[in-house]
This record gives sequence, C-alpha cells and structure tokens, in this order.
Amino acid sequence: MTENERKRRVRRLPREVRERQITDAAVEVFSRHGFHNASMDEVAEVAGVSKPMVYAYLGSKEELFAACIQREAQRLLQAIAEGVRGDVEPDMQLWTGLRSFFHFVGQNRSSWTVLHRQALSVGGEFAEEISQMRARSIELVAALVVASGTRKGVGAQAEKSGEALAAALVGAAESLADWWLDHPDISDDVLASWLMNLVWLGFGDLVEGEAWSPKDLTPPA
Amino acid sequence: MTENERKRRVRRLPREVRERQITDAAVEVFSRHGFHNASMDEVAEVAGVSKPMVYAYLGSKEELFAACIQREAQRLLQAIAEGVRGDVEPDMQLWTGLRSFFHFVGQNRSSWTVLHRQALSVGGEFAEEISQMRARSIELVAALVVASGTRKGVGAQAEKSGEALAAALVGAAESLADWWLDHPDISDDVLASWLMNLVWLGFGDLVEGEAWSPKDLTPPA
DNA sequence: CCGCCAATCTACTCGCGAGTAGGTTAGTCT
DNA sequence: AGACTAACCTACTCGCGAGTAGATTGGCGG
Repeated sequence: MTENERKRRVRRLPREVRERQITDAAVEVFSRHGFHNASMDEVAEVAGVSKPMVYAYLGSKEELFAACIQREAQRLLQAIAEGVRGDVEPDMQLWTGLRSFFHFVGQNRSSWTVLHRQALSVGGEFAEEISQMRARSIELVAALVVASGTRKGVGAQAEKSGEALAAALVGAAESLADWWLDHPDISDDVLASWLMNLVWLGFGDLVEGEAWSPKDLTPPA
Repeated sequence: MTENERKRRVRRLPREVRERQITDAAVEVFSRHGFHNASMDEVAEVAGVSKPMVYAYLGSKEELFAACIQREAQRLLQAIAEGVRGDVEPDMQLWTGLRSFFHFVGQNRSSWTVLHRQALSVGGEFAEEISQMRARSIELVAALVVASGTRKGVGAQAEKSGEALAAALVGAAESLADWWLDHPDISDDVLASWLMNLVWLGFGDLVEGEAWSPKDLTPPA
C-alpha cells in the first residue's frame, strides 16, 4: 500500500506545483473539518506530501488558512465581476450577479464552505478579511439599490436602510447557497431566479401571480 | 485581589444556582472566543468557580456547549413563539415573528452569537441541532408563504421554491441581525420593518414608493 | 458542640497536534 | 561520472488545555 503509493506518486515536482496542490488540499480539509479540527497532518496527507513540506512552502497553520481564504475570496469575487453586466438596468445587474454567485458556489462547494462557514468563526485576521469582502459586496448591492431611485416609505434613514437591505440580500443569497447544499438537484439559474423574484417583487407580488424574468441580453453571456 | 474576591464571593451555593451561573458564563465565553478558542479555565473564572465544579455540574466541554446551545435555542424559539400572532393575516404573522426575533437578538447578543456563528462551525452534534432549529423556523415561514396562496411564475416546483424562499428569508433575517451588531443605533422595530418591506414588497415596489405597514392589532401585543 | 456530606479548591496527568532537526534521495549541470 | 542542490522524508520536541485525584472547608442535623 505505502509501497504502491510511493511508486505511483509523481515525485520531485517544482515548488509552484506543490504549493497549488497543498493549497487545494487545505481548502478541502478546512472545508470538511473547520480550521481548528483540521490537522496539518491531514492536509499533508491529502496533498500527498509530508508535513514539513507544508511548513516549508506555506508557513504556519494560520498562514496556510489565510492563503486559502485569500485565494478563494479572490476567485469568488472575480467570478462575479466577470459575470455581472455593468451596462444594463439595475435589475439585470442584480440578476447577472446572483447568477454568477450561485454558479461559482455550485462549482466550488469547498471554497464556499471555507469562506462562509469557517472563516468567520476563527476570528481575528480572517474574520476581518472576510468581513471586508462581504462589506464590498454589500456596498455594490447597496449602490444598485440606491441607484434604482429614492426609496420612500422607509423613513428618513434612506442611506442606512439601503445598506441594511443590501446586507439582508447578501445574507439571503448566502443562506440560499447553504440550503442548496442540501438540495443539489436544482440548477443555479433556477435558484438565482427564485431569489431574484423574492427581492425584486417580494412575497406580496408573488402571491398575486406576478413574476420577474430576465430580458434577453444582446449577446447572451 | 484574590483575597478580596475570595471574601466577597458568596460561597456554598446550591447546585441549581451554580449551574445557572456556569451556563451563563459559558454562553458569554463561547460567544467571545468560539468553541475551540474558549477554555474551560476561562469559563470557570468568569463563572467565579473552579474548573472541577464545571466538570462536576455540566460534564465535558462538549456537553457544556450543548447545554448552552439547547438553552439558548429554547429561549429564542420561545421568545418568537410568544411574540407571534397565530390568529392574523400571513403578513402580520410574519411581521410579529420578525419583530420578536430582532427584539430577542437585541436583548441577547451573546446568545445570538453562540447560536448563529459558533454552533455551525463546530460540526457534528451541534451543527445538527442548530440545523434542526433553523429547519423548524424555515418550515414555519414556508408554511406562511404557501398559505398565502399558490405562487405562479416560479414554475412547477412550487413546494420547493416555497422552502427555498423561506430559507432565503431566514438567512436575510440572520444576516441583518449580524449587520445590526455593527450598527446598534437602530431600533429592533425599524430593522424588522425594513426587512418586512423587502420581502413583502421587494425592491421593485420599494423604488416606486410603495410601503408595507402593520395594521393595528386589536389588543396591542 | 461534633461529625458528616456536599460544595469547593489546588495541583496534578496526559494526549493531541503544531512545529522542527537533521538525514536522504533524485534530478541537473559540467 | 561526480557533485551540488532542491525536493522530500522520518522521527522527534514541546506547550497547551481537557479532564481528574484527593485534600479541605463550611454549614446543617443531632
């Protein structure tokens, strides 16, 4: 067994490649057990290297975790940035953003788990970084909301309510992504359209049979 | 210092009281550091007893955490159950539920932090319990949504979409509660009404100046 | 006023996992 | 071929914190 693995395993790979492998393994392991319950030994095992390699290349456990967070956050934000259309109506911007988000989560469950569930609970540096990422998303969404026009009916605190609503929306998306993990037999597009209907029209319209649907984009993304 | 504390401290209290004190301390400590970073020594110190007492009364660290989760979950659910009106229109039910929820969170930040942020990240038993509590909430909300009428426009998966929308709503409320922790200068009622407007009317109506507002309940709860 | 037990403490053990010291190959360049 | 270095491993140390053994003290029934 150990013999076989040793023979099968490609050896003496360049540092660059090993770092990738190790980070991949770390995301996997952290997503499964969380930061604290994950052991460096397991990361090393999953990566197919021995523990000192992990330390040599990625540093301490915290540094490794930070590397995971940063890489995955980067990937998520970029995926959304690439998917969103800046040159269309606010509702379509929201729609494209949501779609990209759910698509990414669908393709990268581990990444999402690490970013959403684990990073916050570790506290300190990481929570900070994650909070900032969330804050940026919320800002963007808030801008969308505000750009849609002045909200009447929410009192004088229009700016704050915009931010709060954005926070609520982002949270709804996150929560829906979590719910999705238990109901994988639904496509990302369907999920996105449900949420889109909820936040754009609200239950009030939904129960009256209204529905929002995307206009065709000139070049289908 | 130690002398003073020793003299000031009320000693030889009945078990019942000590258990309460310890559990209170544990909620506090777990909410500050999370399950793993919290030490039993600190719990004991905050509770004003020594470590063996904690073990004698509440068992292992995991059992202690479980006790916290269960007690706080119970309190939260009961607070909501007491606040919600079962004999009114769906929108008013939702409104009263949201209000109770935010009110509880406002009065019990530590409880909320433990339940929301920490419990999920520990995994195993606890995540299970928390998930079940969330699931129950989601079910209730889903029932509300479905009771409001048949949703057209969301395709054939009406039942599933109801559950998903409920998950999204619960997530939105949770997220908004978190956001609130950073913006405490807002009342629970205002917060609840913002969310109510969002999910009931949606952005689409909000930007057009529509607003939802609660009808007066016959006896003001 | 005395013994008895529950309440409580001090002062340990012990395992687990982060982090490391130092040796061992395998490519590579001349 | 031979040596030089980067890749890589085995096999440790060591601190931290969960959990415990056993002594101690205060209050209550007799």
